[in-house]
Amino acid sequence: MTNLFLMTRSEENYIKTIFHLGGSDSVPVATNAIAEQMETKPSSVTDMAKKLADKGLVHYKKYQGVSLTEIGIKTALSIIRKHRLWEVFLVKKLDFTWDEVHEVAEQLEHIKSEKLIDKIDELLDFPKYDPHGDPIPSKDGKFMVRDKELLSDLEVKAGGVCVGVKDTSAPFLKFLDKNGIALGKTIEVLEKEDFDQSLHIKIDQSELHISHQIASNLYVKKNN
Amino acid sequence: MTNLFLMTRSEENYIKTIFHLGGSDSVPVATNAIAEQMETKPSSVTDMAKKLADKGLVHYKKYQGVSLTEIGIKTALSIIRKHRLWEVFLVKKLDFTWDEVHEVAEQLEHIKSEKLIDKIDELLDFPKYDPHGDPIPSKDGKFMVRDKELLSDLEVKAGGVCVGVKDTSAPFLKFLDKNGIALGKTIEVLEKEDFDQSLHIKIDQSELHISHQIASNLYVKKNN
DNA sequence: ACAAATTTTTAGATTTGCCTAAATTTATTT
DNA sequence: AAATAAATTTAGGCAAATCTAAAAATTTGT
Repeated sequence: MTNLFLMTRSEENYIKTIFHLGGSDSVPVATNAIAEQMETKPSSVTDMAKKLADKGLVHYKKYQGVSLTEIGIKTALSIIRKHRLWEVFLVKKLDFTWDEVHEVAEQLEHIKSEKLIDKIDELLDFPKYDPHGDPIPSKDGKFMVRDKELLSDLEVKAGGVCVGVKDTSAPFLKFLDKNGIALGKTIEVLEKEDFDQSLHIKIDQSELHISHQIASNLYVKKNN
Repeated sequence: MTNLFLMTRSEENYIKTIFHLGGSDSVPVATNAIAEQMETKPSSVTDMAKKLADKGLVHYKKYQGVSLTEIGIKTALSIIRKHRLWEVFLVKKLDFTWDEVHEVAEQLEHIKSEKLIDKIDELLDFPKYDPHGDPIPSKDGKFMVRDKELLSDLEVKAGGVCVGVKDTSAPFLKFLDKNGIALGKTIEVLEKEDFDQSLHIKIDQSELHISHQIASNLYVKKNN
């Protein structure tokens, strides 16, 4: 019966991290993994795990890792919904670039006002995906997982539309910008280099050579 | 040389409160006054006063009250700027009513991103006043104090335009809404009741009887 | 001016969220 | 199946922001 409105920022960040590490599938997430992801110490994670368990947000048994309860999952989705809607807002309404949005959205996602986020949703015309191609959960926590695959997994001659990125770090996103790679662009694999798995691709009109590292962080939706 | 970006939410709230209580004019504000305004205890205020003094944001001498330094004033204005711009955003872009904005703006004012607030400012077309008629400081901390007076101070037959409210509480604002009183409306004093200082006023086309309590919380700009 | 009232500060706790270092449990090797 | 390694928890502490209760300074009233 935990009121989601009284969660601290720190609690919300833990819930979000556990969700992202897969703790929603009742597959528990390791203390160490959470600590690493959050750049904190395992002992701090243990402390928080106990607190969140008391509040009914996670399942926690000593030495067995942490997974989200149903309420925990709902909470996580609500935070992620806010994060991604704010990202869309920043890009669409305030002309932020997609490498600038994350840091600010990390703050905005903790603003407590149901009306606020619903109105932002409406202002943006109920977007389904954020600027990195990740799906935005609806108010009731549902979202579509779009079928997509890594560009690095396509065969030669295959192609599709760029629909998302795996790495969302600023350097990577800036690289993409600089090379004209963006969501919605059409990509075709012209050639794969066996030696280092680098790719020769066609993007819109121009051609480009990209490393495996790049290709394995780009999602495409294959055409038929 | 305090970096404004590393202020805690609590520190920002103290600075803002001291500003509103008049501590910018080197007239010190009493510990108790701050405590009452912030619904906290005087001893907590003392603690914070010391901390803010260490950071160079306030002048503080034991038993002598607190006033803002120049840096403190700049900080206060920057927070107030954010608060008021967010209020305009909520009303103009998200259809919040003027009694709903304060609580959410209290949260949004603490978001740390210079680019964000500048873009919001731009999106709103650089507004000069917030939804309650209070001036919005510019980026460099300047703002116009509009000349205005309390409706309760006007003589009979005098009139003007409603430009602001003193009390910004939700009940008061809802009362105004219900009675068709809003910023920009033309008001004329038809009659003053000596007994209880209540007023008979004309607002746009209709007539209305309001108590002194109401009139003394409404600002008007007298017409020449 | 001096006693009483008020205001303000100090001292000592509490809570949250984090830390380090040591102990414990679980997992991996050989 | 020990022994070793790795992961996790416990214990004890720290800083921020608050509180209560008691002490100290200031202000007020007569």
